Amino acid sequence: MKDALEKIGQRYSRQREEILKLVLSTDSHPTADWIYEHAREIIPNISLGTVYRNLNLLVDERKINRLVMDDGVVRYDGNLREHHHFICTKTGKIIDIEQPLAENILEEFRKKTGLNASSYKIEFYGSSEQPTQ
Amino acid sequence: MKDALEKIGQRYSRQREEILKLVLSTDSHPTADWIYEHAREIIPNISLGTVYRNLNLLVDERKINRLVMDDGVVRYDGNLREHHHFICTKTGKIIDIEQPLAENILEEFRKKTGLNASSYKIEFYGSSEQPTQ
DNA sequence: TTAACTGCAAATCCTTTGCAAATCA
DNA sequence: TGATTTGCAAAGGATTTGCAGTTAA
Repeated sequence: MKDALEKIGQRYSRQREEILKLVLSTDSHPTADWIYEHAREIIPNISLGTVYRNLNLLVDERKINRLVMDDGVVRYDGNLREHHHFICTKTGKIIDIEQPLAENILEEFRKKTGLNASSYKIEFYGSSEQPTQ
Repeated sequence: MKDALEKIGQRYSRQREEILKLVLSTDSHPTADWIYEHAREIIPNISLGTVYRNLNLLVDERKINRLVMDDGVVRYDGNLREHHHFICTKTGKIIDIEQPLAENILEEFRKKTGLNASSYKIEFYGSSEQPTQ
């Protein structure tokens, strides 16, 4: 498994490997605290500081993404493919949307505003629950 | 001016009026601290707690909007018209974009994903500075 | 061997809260 | 007058940091 990890940081650490594995293992967009609690099941004396330091490093080296939600909660996302998010307004659940949408929006933006946007982000909100029938 | 304010909260307060005026007076998407510093120029003994309490009230009563930026900084926006944001990746400056863009994106979203989104948010990123000529 | 990394605890930053005093209605 | 709002200071929650010990290379 050490070999499957491309080089991250200056050298290998078990803590870093475990933290990355955890973020990659789920599509639940976990918080630092969730990652800490789960990492502790495998490395019981891992510290929260180490979790934060490694999450920052993994974000800096673009192995994972940091999301800041509208409620201020910070979450981490192991899905590096380009995608949008659907945020359920009832449960807070975040669903990855990998379908391409509004494909020429950057061009439309530049044309209409004259500003030079190079990237964009779209979030959708609504209820993911089916109405009772 | 007391009359120009629709009813906000249970009763009038000078602190609340000043805080709302400040947020409405600028398109700079100020932080709580900026609002505090500027409110102090008019009401020198206003407290930061009062600023936070009133900003929360104004957001709850939909007189202003709260923005949470990707760097975690919380900002306030007095522009209640529907608009997008362009965030300059060099200066951090946030520019309101009032042009309609991707107008049928919700329909496209529902059609492609089957999920029932009722709203969405788009942010654009890039440099707002002109290349030197 | 030694620089990177860790655990721990303290520090920091931003925001909220409890309380007694002030104030709007 | 009485309930809302305030100023102040303390508390809270999330994240960062300093440091001495540990570990990968």
